[in-house]
Amino acid sequence: MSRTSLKSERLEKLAVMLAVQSPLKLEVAAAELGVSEMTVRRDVLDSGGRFTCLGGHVIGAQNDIAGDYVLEQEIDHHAAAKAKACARAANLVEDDDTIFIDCGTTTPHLAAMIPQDLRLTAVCYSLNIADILSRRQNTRLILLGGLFHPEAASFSGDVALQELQRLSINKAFISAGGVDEQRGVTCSHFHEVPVKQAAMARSVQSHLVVDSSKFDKVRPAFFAQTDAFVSICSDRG
Amino acid sequence: MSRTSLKSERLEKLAVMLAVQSPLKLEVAAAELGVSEMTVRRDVLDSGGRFTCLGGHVIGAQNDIAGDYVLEQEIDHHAAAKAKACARAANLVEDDDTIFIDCGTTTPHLAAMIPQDLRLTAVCYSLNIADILSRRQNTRLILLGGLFHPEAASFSGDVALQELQRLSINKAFISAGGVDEQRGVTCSHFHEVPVKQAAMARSVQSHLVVDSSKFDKVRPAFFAQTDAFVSICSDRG
DNA sequence: CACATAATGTAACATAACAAACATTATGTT
DNA sequence: AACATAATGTTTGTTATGTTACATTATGTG
Repeated sequence: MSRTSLKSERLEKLAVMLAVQSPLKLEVAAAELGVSEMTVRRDVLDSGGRFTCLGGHVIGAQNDIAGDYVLEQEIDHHAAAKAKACARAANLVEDDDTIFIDCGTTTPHLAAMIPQDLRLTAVCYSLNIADILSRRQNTRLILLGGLFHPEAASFSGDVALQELQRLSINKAFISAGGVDEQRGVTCSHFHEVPVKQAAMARSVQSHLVVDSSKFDKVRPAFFAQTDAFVSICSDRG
Repeated sequence: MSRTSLKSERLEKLAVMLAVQSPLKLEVAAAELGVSEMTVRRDVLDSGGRFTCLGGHVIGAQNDIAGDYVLEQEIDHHAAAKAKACARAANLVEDDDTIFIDCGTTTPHLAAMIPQDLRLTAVCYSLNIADILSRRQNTRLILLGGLFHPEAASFSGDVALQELQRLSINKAFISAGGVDEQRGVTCSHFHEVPVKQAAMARSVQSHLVVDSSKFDKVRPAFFAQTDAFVSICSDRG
């Protein structure tokens, strides 16, 4: 149907406009798209959660709107543990630190929790972390680029590793999918291994940031022994 | 003052709560923080743009590349022209192309307009473009990393240039702040110059993507002559 | 201890957002 | 061409947001 394509075309345009300016006035969006405000509202309603209308503005989807209730609670439950672990990690960050933040679903909490007034240099290699850090006022952000891996929203490449060699890091905050006393610390994506190892090698201190559900789990990609970390930041002591 | 520290303490809590759930109901935030809604509003107002109140909710700061109002209107006004220019540019993209997309406020339109079914390799060096491209199914994304520049949401660094040397690009889509017959093609940020030039050098074709408001304008950073481009994609022919 | 000042709470009002119902226009089909 | 259906526009009224002003409480100071 050509109508449907018109609608999705408008949603694309909306995405573009929001990338430039968000929140975006409903009135402005309507004028820009050449339709009425009501139509924009209906488009947003039919966007499957990509966008939201709030206070006469359109904003990009946020982290609450995830579909059904069961999963939502599950997510929230893990999120609480992750947030707790990250709160401890965030306490370790000091003024004028150079920090490395790993990718994954845990570390975004950390990136968001670091006090805004701290003056930092922050190194990362994933899109969502970079997004959070880029909004900080007093932070110099360095993103290790390369080939994008959608599974973890992270990048990989040997130039990124080269760049790491030239950086000196105070504290590296590393996440993991599995932590086991004998089998060591593991994750799910092999391309992350060289980056994690290089970051740890370049860092004075390495801190493991994991919620307790990861304990006694083993993932395919091994990258460090547990004693390589100065501390383990978790929801439990 | 202990009062001020209480306020910033609440702002930190807000940040944590928003990391878990956003948008967050003003009513919920007030209850959670043990203060009135009015106080939460005032906190948000005094957060220096970290947070925003919208429709009775608190949301985290969003992208607003164009800080002040004057510029904001400028962007909105030109958005249609930019979209038109980008529509023409998007037509040039073919299956299995390797494309380079420049940073700025114009090129996000292009990134969003490229048909989703095209199989591509896309190279970019700015956060907002990467964000848009990362959502494509059939596209291999390469982000040139480095030091982040908030003004243009772009990255710079010599490793990024090294990475570019190893890539062969079909079509480079370059944007500019000024296009002048005699003075050539110019932009506002000097750190973008080496990247633009390297991308053009590595590309079979270079296309200039600008709306007509840029014609006969001159910006401080020169990076190419007009004849370096195969075509100029603009809202006017 | 009283005073000044800052922070927070409360109430009320103007305004604009949201949703429903209906009117209108476009699209597709026989 | 006429019909059915989908998409969009317009209007309206209820609602609740956001603001203003003022009251109240806390904090710091001489």
